[in-house]
Amino acid sequence: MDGLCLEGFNKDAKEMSGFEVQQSGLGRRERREYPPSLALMDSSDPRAWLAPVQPGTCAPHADYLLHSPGSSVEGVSPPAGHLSNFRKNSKSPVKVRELCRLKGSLTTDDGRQRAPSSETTNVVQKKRRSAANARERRRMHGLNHAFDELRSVIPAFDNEKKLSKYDTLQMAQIYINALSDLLESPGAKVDSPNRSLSATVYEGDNTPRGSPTTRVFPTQLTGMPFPYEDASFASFMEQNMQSPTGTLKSESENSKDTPRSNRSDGEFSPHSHFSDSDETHLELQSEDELSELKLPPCILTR
DNA sequence: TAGGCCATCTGGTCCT
DNA sequence: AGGACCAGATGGCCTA
Repeated sequence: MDGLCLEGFNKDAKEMSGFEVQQSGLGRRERREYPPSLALMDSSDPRAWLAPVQPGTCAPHADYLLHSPGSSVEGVSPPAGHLSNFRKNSKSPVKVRELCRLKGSLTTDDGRQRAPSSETTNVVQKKRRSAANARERRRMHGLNHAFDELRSVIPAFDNEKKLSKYDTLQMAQIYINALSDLLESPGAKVDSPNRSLSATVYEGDNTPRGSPTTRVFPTQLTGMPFPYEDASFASFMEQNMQSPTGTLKSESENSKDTPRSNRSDGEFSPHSHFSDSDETHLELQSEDELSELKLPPCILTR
């Protein structure tokens, strides 16, 4: 019995770490695998762009998932130092053995059905709940891991402070827009479809003047190339990130702008019944508003 | 101390 | 039936 359950458990852990299936909604219903070189070109469905996580990409995380509370093998703690948000005071860690007992609780040792009493029904319900909690915990850990990976590929500031989830999504959106504009801009060329980006830029401002130079600058923190002067993307983001949390833009700076919600989830915003993307669209709909944002030309052309 | 952010629990819904 | 996904509730931690 334990063997069976552990097998299921290990399968879950592998799925979460991306070793066998893609960690996405697509992976659940339709499992496709692409060679890494084709991962971004195989389908018009963006979900299909998700390449399988390379084995070893984040061993500590896979390790963490294997040892996370609720899915942990008895007596094993998560790796020290990884995932700082790991709760040391996790309320109700569910042991693998408990999950196994849960599955087997309505069958006798020889596999026959056992008539459930009200007491065993309660116990079973509790254990089902515990199992569901453990699954939910693992799911959220997977989601957080995805956020960590996203944080690692977008340019960050020098702040030691980790970007919030909301800020991470906003940064990613801006960064993607900037990169796609670079790709569309005249003279832009792509060295490799997946990894590095190179574009023709001009000295000083963005006005064509003299001979164009092709340069790729590593960003300060992430190693992700960005074809602007070293810190200019970070400063551009810093200037233009409309972070209502103030983590990327100070409160005083925010106060100069139109009043916004001080909540990162957008609640109480004038357009709170719209999705974030709808709100963004509404906020940026006029050219006047766009020009007020001091965006570089590549963004303003959108 | 209030507010922001987060992890976790929980019940509901949908899908396989 | 079981699992994934979602959103609301709750409580802890951290910072201004």
